[in-house]
Amino acid sequence: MDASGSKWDPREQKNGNVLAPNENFRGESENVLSGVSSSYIDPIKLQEASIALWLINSDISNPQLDDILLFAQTSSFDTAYEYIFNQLKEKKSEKIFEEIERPIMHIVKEMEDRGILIDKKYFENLSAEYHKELEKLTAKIYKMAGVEFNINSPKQMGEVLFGKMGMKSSKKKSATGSFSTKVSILEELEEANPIIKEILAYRELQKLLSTYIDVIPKMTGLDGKLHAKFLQNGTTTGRFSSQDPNLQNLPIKTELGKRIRGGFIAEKGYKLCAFDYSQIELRVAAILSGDKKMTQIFREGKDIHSGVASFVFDVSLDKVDSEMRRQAKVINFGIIYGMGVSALQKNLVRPKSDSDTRSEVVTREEAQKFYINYFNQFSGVRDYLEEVKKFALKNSFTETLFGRRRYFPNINSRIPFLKNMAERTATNAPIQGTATADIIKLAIRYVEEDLKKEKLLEKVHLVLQIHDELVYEIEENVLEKADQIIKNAMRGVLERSYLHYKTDIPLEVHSGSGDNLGEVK
DNA sequence: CGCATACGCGCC
DNA sequence: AAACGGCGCGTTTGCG
Repeated sequence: MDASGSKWDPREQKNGNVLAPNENFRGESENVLSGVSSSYIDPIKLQEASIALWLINSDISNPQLDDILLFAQTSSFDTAYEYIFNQLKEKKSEKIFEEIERPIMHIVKEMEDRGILIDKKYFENLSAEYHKELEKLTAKIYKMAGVEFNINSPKQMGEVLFGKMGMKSSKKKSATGSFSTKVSILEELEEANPIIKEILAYRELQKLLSTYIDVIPKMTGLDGKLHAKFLQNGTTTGRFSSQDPNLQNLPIKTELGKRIRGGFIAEKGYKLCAFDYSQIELRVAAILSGDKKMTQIFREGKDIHSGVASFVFDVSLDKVDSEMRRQAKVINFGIIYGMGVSALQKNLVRPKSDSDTRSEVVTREEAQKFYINYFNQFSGVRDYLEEVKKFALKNSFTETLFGRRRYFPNINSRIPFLKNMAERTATNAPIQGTATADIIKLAIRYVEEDLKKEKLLEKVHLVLQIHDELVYEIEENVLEKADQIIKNAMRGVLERSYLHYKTDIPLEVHSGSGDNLGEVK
């Protein structure tokens, strides 16, 4: 057994003082609010009130005591508690609380308390290696630019590239009078000047070092483990958020970034095991919309992007090439995000030629045609999105499959930008919320229930939650058994839930394990 | 000096 | 000018 029972809890809040469920804490010792009675507040009840308030108004993420009292217009926590739970009932959100949020509160706490083991030596070595490379790149960039400047300053970078070196940007200056130097802009200039390649390499290393490699090892507790916070009420859609540090954005796309994951290791005798829902948002879009073709693709176990491409481009599945699949993928994601034609056009790129790695954008007409064709093929999706928008315009909120609400006060605004934004977020909320809030949170609940039945709670521990993915630390000798239990629980969420929801679209789950996070996928 | 903002970028 | 949803966090910059 470890000594974590008595370990110091380094967690703290940004806004206000969190009343972490801490045995030693007594509410009377400090209180920032004047005139507030100083009696003891049960940390669990406080957390319940925080979650309940957020369910009532998800724009108030992770509310603290002062937010709770302000909302209830009282100085008494007990009064506020009662008021908030009455409101919860009035807003028809008590089911979400009782069935989804309340049952996982203790699991989230255990996940934070357990933390995840860090290989500090690994991070040290990685740091040395990347800093060395960063130094080389710095010297190279200074030499090629003919001037020393702060490469970390976008402003100075813009002046050097587009001023001194006379490069031409496809974009005009921003409102603040500076050129954008983001990656997508720099990539257009990659062959115009060899310095761009070095700058891009510099950017990547600088990001990895300053956000992860040089920071994470310093954040470990006395137990040598990292205790990031996972806020189950941290987002407007119902998702978790993670902070101090954010463990939901660990690099995975590039090789240099992915290596960071090697520093997150399993305890002795354990493996780290990742379980992720495959394409869960698109499956949910198919479920919610009931679209015939999209349902068919999933029911037949086909790749969704290829399947969509075969309908949109009107070719058989085996005639779908990688380019068609790529374009279908763009629009599939666009659907989830409420994308319009112009956004689609911006994202629909294709290679200029086989020998040329650059890409060019499609014309607006092409994007428009593609857009219309997509919605003609998947008319169920089109009609569903239209229905959600109509509902939001009428009621000023939307609901997930399980009834989780999000409100849109700007949905009837006369300011086009605000109205359009509200419409996009309104169509996205039920999909994102059902998939990566309701379903994954129910999965957390049911996995634990099943592990308990099998007396495995001491051998299997949730350590990370990354939206459509759960990472458990599992004792090696029960790996196979736990793997099956967890997968089955995750797959069966919809039927098992209080909705007893039946669908012929399977919720696929993939898993992988290893001695560190780099090995689990 | 601390703080807010702009910009940029990591993930799902 | 404006760009598709949801996050957290780094550095720079300008301000009080």
